[in-house]
Amino acid sequence: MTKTDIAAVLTDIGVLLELKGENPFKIRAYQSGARVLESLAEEELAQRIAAKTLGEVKGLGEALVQKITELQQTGKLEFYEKLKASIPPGLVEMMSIPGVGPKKVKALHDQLGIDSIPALQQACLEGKVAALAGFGEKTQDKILDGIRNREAYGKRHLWAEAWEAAEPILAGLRKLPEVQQAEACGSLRRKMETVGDLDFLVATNTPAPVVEWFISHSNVKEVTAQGETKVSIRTESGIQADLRLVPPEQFVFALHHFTGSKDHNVQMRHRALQRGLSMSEWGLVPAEGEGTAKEKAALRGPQSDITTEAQLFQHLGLAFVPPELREGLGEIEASESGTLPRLLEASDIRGVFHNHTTESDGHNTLNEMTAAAQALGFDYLGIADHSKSSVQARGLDEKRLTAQVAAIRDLNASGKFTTYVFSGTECDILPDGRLDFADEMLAQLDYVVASVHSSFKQSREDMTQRIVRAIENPCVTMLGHLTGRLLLEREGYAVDTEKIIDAAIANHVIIELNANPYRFDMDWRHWRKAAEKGLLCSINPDAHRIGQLDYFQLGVGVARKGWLTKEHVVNTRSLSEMKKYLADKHR
DNA sequence: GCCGTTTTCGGCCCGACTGTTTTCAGTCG
Repeated sequence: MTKTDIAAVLTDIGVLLELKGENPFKIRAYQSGARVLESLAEEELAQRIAAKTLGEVKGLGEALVQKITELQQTGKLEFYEKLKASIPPGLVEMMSIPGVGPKKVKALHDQLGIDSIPALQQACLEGKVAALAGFGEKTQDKILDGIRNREAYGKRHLWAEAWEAAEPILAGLRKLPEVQQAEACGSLRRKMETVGDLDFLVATNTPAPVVEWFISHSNVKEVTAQGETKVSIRTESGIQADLRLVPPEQFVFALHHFTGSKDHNVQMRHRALQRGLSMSEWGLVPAEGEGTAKEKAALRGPQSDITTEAQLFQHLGLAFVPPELREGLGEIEASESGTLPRLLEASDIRGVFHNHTTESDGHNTLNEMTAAAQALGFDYLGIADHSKSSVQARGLDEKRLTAQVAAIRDLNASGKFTTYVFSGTECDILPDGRLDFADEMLAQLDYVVASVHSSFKQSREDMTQRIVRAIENPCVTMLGHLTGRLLLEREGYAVDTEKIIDAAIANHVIIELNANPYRFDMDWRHWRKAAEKGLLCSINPDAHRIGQLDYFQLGVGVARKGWLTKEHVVNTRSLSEMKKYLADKHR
């Protein structure tokens, strides 16, 4: 079993223990064990198990080490199998209903014998649920509503879609005279590839009119919670949005708190406690003594010495951690030791490869794409239309591609644009790993993006071998969308990412970070280690129309999440450096 | 179940809101 599989089992055990009504701290131990495991390298896990040093990892004690070892060596865990068998599978599913947690599920199961969502719906309709102690009419109605809208409410949203919904709300909040500062927090600010709900934060001394504006916003379908410091709504499109209102002097603490992630916050609070401080959205206050952090923050008055996130980190002996890195994956350690990377910026990008024109399935011509690239200030633009096997995308054959090479050469010679155009191809990797064009054809091009567009169902081994074979072809410059995933729509094909990364490094092949918001592929979670090993990244918009060239900005956000710096990304290089790189590579 | 310059027991991050209670448990983030 891989570490990801094992971590999934540990997480599942946590859920099942919750349903059993187990000690919450034991549950947390499984959850944090899963997280810790995910953060280990695959080889490190195997090495530590072999050397019996897994227990030295913080968060993994005797019991977890035993269970992880059993899973890694046998692929099974008796404890887990027994636990699973003792709990009806429908109970876990019931927890996906908003407002229904482990305690309510347990009560419903123990007292009414309910073990599935349909049974729960039936019991609600018969009024049996409202009659239970601790339940009532409102709870029953909320459960029914939650079941009816389960799909829409449980859905995550692409980052780009979430931003589209958030942007006008944020702009509206910032225009209100009562609002001193406003920010969108949460996974949106951390640039996660998908976003569950929107978290807005405002600094204000007069919350009432701000709340009024927020709940009367034209897109609001219903108000799901309303208090003095927090309001929740659901928009017409089904996105949930929370608004938090805090006094201006607490804005920075709340900003950090609601940006998260949860893991990052847990580590930060732990660090604060080591320094005798209690940290919350209300402030940073001495941990000892009576009263909550909120009360102490109020007693102490405005904490004017901390007004920015940088100062907040500094107060805990840390350098500022950019929001994209706050995932609890080692950013605090790096911040403490002064080894945080200087992250890539959108302004570092000098040009983009992997773009399509009307020759294949793009919507704009070569001229239009080049004009748009010039308008964006790019020094160069790479054209990479599909190859002949991608019939559905009107892929180019040798004749049309040769004509395109000539057209691009003429365009560059014409002096019509200051943006230089590189001619390339997005060449299909055939099922056996050969490329769609012969080497003689590929040698006519400035560069080659190799991508998989067919036979997605191959085994992990076959797919890995197929891609490695393509990488070993000296004509290949970079690998396109590594897994072929479409976020929230289609899982990527099975592939051994670490092997692909190693092969790419060994053969001096770049891996693209496809910046299409449905792809963001290769996933940000792989980039940090891959780049440390020497992998070069290219941020590619995969633009099929001029407006999509702008996707490179989304790609920069993802690259930042992957700890990438300017040096790790090939298309931060100048035109002359880029020409030299391609010439050297394909000499 | 994990952890320890509070070290082998007794803690474990913290707060808001809702609904059902009448002082709080459950859920959520």
